[in-house]
Amino acid sequence: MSSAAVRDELRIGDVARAVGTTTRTIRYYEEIGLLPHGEGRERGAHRFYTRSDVERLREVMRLKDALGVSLEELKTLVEAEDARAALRAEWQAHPDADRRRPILEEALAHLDAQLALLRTRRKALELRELG
Amino acid sequence: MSSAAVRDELRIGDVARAVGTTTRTIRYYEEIGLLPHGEGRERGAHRFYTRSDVERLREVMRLKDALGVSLEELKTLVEAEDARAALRAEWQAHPDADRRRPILEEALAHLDAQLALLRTRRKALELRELG
DNA sequence: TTGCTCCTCACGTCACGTGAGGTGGC
DNA sequence: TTGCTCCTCACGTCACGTGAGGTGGC
Repeated sequence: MSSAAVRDELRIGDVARAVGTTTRTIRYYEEIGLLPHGEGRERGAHRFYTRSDVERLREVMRLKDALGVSLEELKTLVEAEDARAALRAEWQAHPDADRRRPILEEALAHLDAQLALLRTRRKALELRELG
Repeated sequence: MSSAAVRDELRIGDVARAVGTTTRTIRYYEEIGLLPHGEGRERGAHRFYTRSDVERLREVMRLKDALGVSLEELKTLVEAEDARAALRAEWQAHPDADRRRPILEEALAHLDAQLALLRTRRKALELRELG
């Protein structure tokens, strides 16, 4: 067993095979900012991934297929999702109502943005359905 | 009511709206030979369509979405389908077994080609599913 | 006549595919 | 050392989108 496998560090080819796509697609998603850039990787060095990276990519691709959304829209959707997760953590860390209120408001703003995008998308899908 | 409507001659915009696509897409499909070129249309003249053209386009788009196949593959699939329909008509016109045999053999060849493509396609879909 | 839809180039775009040429870890 | 997978350009491709500039039918 390789040391990479021991450290649960998958290589790009492993990830591609695991989610049923190509290495090019994964690099492209990283390039446009849909996947994280792998902080601190030296130029030319190999990319490494964890199992949770695989889960995340799988989820991203599932969303893409289900919604038929562009990668740019998908990106804003995923970013809003991440922002909400961060706010949720912050919320947990602050039991006092005064500090919770602004956190809640920001989270709701993200939700609104997501819902707006999804509503637009649903309308488009309904139009095709009726067509 | 327009004279075109009276003659059941739809214009490209009507067709696009009816099937939920754009005029550009319809022209593109014609360009690559996925839709017929409208025999005898003068250069620069308007394209006209019938309701059966709309049905055909709708079916083509349904197949494309369902199979997730490239337009080139879709084209061969549709062409084989048309060839089989023509052979079916020929079969009906010839009740004698001697003339029917070669017709049947040709039709089966088309079917084989279609099935081969669909099997390849299914394997690809299964791989994604397992991924 | 005014609008609208249509026409044909032709270049742009999105989401990757596909080599070329080279480096790095089992 | 040999293979395999990885890396970065960078150009190609597929399926259209998007003007530009012009013509044609209610």
